[in-house]
Amino acid sequence: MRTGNEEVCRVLETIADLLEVLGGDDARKAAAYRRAARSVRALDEDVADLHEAGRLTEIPGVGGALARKIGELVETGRLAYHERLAAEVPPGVLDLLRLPGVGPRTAGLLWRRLGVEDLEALEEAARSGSLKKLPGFGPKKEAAVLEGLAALRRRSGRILLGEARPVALALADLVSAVPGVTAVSPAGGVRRWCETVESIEIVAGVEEPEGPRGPAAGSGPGDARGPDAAGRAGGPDRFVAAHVAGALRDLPDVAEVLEVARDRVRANLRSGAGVDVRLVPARLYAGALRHFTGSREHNESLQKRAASMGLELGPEGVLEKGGRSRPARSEEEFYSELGLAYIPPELREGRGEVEAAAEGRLPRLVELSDIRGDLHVHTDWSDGHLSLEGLVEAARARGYEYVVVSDHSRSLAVTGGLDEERLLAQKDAIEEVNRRLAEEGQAEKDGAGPFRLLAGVEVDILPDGRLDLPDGVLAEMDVVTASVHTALRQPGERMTERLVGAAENEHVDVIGHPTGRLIGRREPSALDLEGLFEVCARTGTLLEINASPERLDLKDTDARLAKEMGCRFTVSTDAHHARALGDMVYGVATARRAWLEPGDIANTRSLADLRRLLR
DNA sequence: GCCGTTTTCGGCCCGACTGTTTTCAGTCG
Repeated sequence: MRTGNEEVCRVLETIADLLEVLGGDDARKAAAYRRAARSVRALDEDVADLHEAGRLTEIPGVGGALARKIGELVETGRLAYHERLAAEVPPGVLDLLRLPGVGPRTAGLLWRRLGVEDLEALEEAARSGSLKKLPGFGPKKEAAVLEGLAALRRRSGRILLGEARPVALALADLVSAVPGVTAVSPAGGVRRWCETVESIEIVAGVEEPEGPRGPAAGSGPGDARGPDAAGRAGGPDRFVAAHVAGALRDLPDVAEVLEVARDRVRANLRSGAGVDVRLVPARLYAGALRHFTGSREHNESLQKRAASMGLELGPEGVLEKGGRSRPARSEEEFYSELGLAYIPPELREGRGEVEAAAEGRLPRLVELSDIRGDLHVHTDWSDGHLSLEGLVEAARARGYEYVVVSDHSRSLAVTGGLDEERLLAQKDAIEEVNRRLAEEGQAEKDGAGPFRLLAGVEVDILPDGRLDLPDGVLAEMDVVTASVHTALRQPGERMTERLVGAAENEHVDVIGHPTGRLIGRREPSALDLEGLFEVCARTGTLLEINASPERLDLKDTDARLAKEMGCRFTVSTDAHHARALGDMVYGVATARRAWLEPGDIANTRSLADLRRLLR
């Protein structure tokens, strides 16, 4: 299997970390590795294809030496230089970097001066007081380390949806190729689009065995019966396998598929997450998929509902009456038998959806196809990798009618943020692109409506609450998103004032990634969210649901509360390269989990309607 | 380690915050 772009990025970044942990070397060398990793991540082409074509050095930040190393990685799946460096540092030292406030230099210091080789040793050092004696350390850092360790423990074992979902889909693909498999789907948290999941679950339906041979029953935990016992105990009504690996091994052609699946999981998941593949007789597929999709709370609600109707929910997820099972042919049929409207997976959390389905007041959830444009995208005018023209091409390929160019403002110097002058120059450039698009459109007389770039900006909300650009300039822009990027740890009162102040500014249309969280890595800012929602509902300022799977900010439950308080939303990707425009699915899923309908979301509107709303 | 040229080496997207210092190093965005 060829080494993918993401794997190359990870190795380059690890090398950068190792170089800095080891110290001594020029820090700029590490920076060069990081820069190359960023470039590779922004690529739309396969790095392996570029290598074959001898075009690796066309990647910004990749010269001769890095091209050779990437080539070695792509061809052999390993990199000797990486392995040499890794051998010099205990593997647990890199884990220290997962703590906020601990960078590679600190990790190196902890290791060399205190002999700290992993997170446990660091905790020991903090508790024993030896940490404080290190130069540059004091009581506050000691407390921060302990808090960081506690936070890490709280979320250990969970994987980001953005990481889990692609792997789940690839696994489902593999399983679907197994002879006899009639249907496959991810289940569990992945199917509900939970922001993080504990494990990846796949449910597959298999043609039922003829006679005593064929797919054997499973023997994993949860189903200790052997094949014969299963046959006698319940025959076709029982799971082929409640725990999957066992049954998979027994099916013809499956061992090989499983091996590939394991490889794929190993290559793509940073943490050792559990993967469950569940094979069930084809006729029980719908019931099993339903059973393994809903949260415990959702399934308990269904159980109660069934009981109130004199029905029982059997262990296979089918309804039973008087011991007679009635397997549903589809999930729709299952819910219908309970007198319920079909409940989409994203709502199956036990948050009132069963009651709503019974009363016919489930929302008409927003869908990806409702989205007509992306309102938050970066270009190479600041820290994005897309040119204006490249953005147009990528957005049209997704069927969008418009996209808002919203680069950073000047105070975010690291991103090359735009000052007043450059922002207005960019606006001219955007108008030029639009003029050309209009001419082309007329020349081609194509049926598709005209595509438009809109001129926007992601203006920074400064630590003192002021905006990073004067009102006069903001008034010139089509869409103004205001976001916090610095001093995210101010006290809640101060943070709330900053955001409320921005929401009250008449030129601000959207509050970008309102809480500033990075899932699993950075806690949301201390913030009076309800206070902010009140102001947004009153002023009509839109709240962003940032679709990046690392943010999903606002998150589902917060967005649902905001909707109840009368707020409207945008769902946007914050993309910095073309591929990230595809993150829209995660934003839409989060909006669905928040019970949002198309009317709640500004970028489901036509351009004319959007302009009316913003005015 | 890259890049651009000054064609063979010197500069490399910047600035603020934090906790620790009393002049700064590291982290972060």
